[in-house]
Amino acid sequence: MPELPEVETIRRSLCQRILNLRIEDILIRWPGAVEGYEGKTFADTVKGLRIQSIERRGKYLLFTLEEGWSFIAHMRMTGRLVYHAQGQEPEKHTHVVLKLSSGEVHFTDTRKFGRLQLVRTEERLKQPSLARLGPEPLEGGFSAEELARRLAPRKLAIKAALLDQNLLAGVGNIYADEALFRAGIAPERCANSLTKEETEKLYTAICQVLEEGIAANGTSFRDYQDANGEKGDFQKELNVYGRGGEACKCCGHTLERIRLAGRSTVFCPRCQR
DNA sequence: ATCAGCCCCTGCTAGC
DNA sequence: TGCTAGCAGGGGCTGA
Repeated sequence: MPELPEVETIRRSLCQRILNLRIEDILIRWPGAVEGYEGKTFADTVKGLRIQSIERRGKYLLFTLEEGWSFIAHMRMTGRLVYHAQGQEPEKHTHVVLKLSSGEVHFTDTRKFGRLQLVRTEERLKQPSLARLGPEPLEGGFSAEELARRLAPRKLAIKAALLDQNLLAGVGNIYADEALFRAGIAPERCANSLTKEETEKLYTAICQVLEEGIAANGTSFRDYQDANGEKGDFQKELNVYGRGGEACKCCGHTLERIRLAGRSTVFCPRCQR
């Protein structure tokens, strides 16, 4: 389940491999994986174009191609973009193969939620999903004050608020649980009930877990791997995610697992208030 | 405007 | 052993 740190790790590993390479051919093995244009038009359009840059916005990857074209890629839960040497046999769930002037990139997604969208570069930020996105937590526009301002009108649970990509871009289930644990805030707390001090703690915790996640090349809980097929290391640092029923690393109390906003949520009822 | 709940998918696991 | 039901989850959509 790639969140901001995993998508950033994929971006960096892809940049090392495929920047400035030319797309010589594209093989669409499952048409549902591509959006924007019908399969043949999609393929004909991108054939021959160089990949000029790869940027990230929230959990989206933005590939800038030549001649004003772009890919918008989202991994959703089980999506992977992996670089291989030329002629690598696609896996069962490899839906798109980008054959490049050197090597190839396989877009593989077991649960078929991920998408590769072809858009005009000048249109890409106007796509509803991207246009609505909240601020990047690790960039200048975000601060404890901005977080407080955005939480103020919201009555939903703070955990649900953190998962809302329009409030804040890039945080998913793993890093939301971890940030709330570090901030000592119970996930069911109403978003607008946080004190100034708690909001500051939460802001710091969000930045910390994301930065540490990036430094560890992401969290490999089940499917995640980067463009080189490497797994991340942040799962070793997890305090709560996936640890329901186990002992809190801080106080020893049994970690509680509940369902919140349709997501499994783990927290320490003693450390988080 | 806000928010809960459903839906998309497949693989894994628990239970019979 | 072999089956099925339930669960996992990001984000778009719907309806309240």
